[in-house]
Amino acid sequence: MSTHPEPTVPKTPRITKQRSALLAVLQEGDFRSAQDLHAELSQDGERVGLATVYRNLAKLVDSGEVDTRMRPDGETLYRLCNPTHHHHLVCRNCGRTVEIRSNVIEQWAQEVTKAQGYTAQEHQLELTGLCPACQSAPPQPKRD
Amino acid sequence: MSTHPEPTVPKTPRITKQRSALLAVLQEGDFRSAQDLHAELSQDGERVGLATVYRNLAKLVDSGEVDTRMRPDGETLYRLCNPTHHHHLVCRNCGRTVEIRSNVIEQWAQEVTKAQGYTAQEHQLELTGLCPACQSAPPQPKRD
DNA sequence: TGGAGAATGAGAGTCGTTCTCATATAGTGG
DNA sequence: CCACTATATGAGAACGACTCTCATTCTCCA
Repeated sequence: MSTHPEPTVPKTPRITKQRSALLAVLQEGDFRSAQDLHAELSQDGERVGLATVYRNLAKLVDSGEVDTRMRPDGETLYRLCNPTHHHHLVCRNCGRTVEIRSNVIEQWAQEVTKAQGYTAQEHQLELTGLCPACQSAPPQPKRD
Repeated sequence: MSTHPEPTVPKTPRITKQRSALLAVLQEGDFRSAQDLHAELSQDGERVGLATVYRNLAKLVDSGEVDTRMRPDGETLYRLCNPTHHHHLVCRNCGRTVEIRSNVIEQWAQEVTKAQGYTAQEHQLELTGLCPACQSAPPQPKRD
């Protein structure tokens, strides 16, 4: 919308109660939606507007402190950036998640990208399947 | 919502002009949003409601005839199921896309999944980077 | 302590997607 | 070939996630 050379990050970022509260909730570690985070803040007695949650999350994502992932229904999930890059193996029935780390992928991604002349490579990979527990259970018609 | 034993797929699926038109447009092969598909249909002189496009896409996805992918902004893209599984390397500046095929990934995914006891493995991988043309150009546009 | 400008909150607005329901239509039995 | 019934459709309302606006509050620094 704006054609201004307006910097996304202001000159002097400020520490506010709201941002601290949001970061505190984020510390818990799971991937959660902005709406969920907002709900948790309210539950904790913190009065933080939804817009503020979104704004701060956007800034945190922008500065690389927070990671995002997307649910099949389009809702965005946020989580504090894990120090070590990894991927997820998610059970499509119950949602149970296993973290996957492999430099096989990292190297492969780097090579392939380079081979095409692309730089600044990033990638997002998600594995889905049925976890051991759900293989015997009936395939529930679920959301996600 | 309904507590009826109502099947998602009705007893007798019917072939309608609208569905045929949608399938025809889908034949073109690219990943496109429902809105785009609807626009193309209108442009072709086909009078198909937006809701109908969504409904038919949902059915096609359900029956496995159509594949989906998601843009960072949450919009869903649809495409006829490709016979050959592959991934994409997308320029995050101009959107230029290269198809990537590699059994390195396929095998790795299979192994990792199996090692965790998961079955029915699927995965989604997207590589992003800056294409050769955009590496010298200013990182202008956003919004994907 | 005072001031400048960043941050916030409440609510309106945007946009993709789904739902509702009256109407049109495909496919079947007569 | 026609009537009938369940399915499909269209238009618009509704919905949910997310963003924007703008008046007000608050942080930080001198």
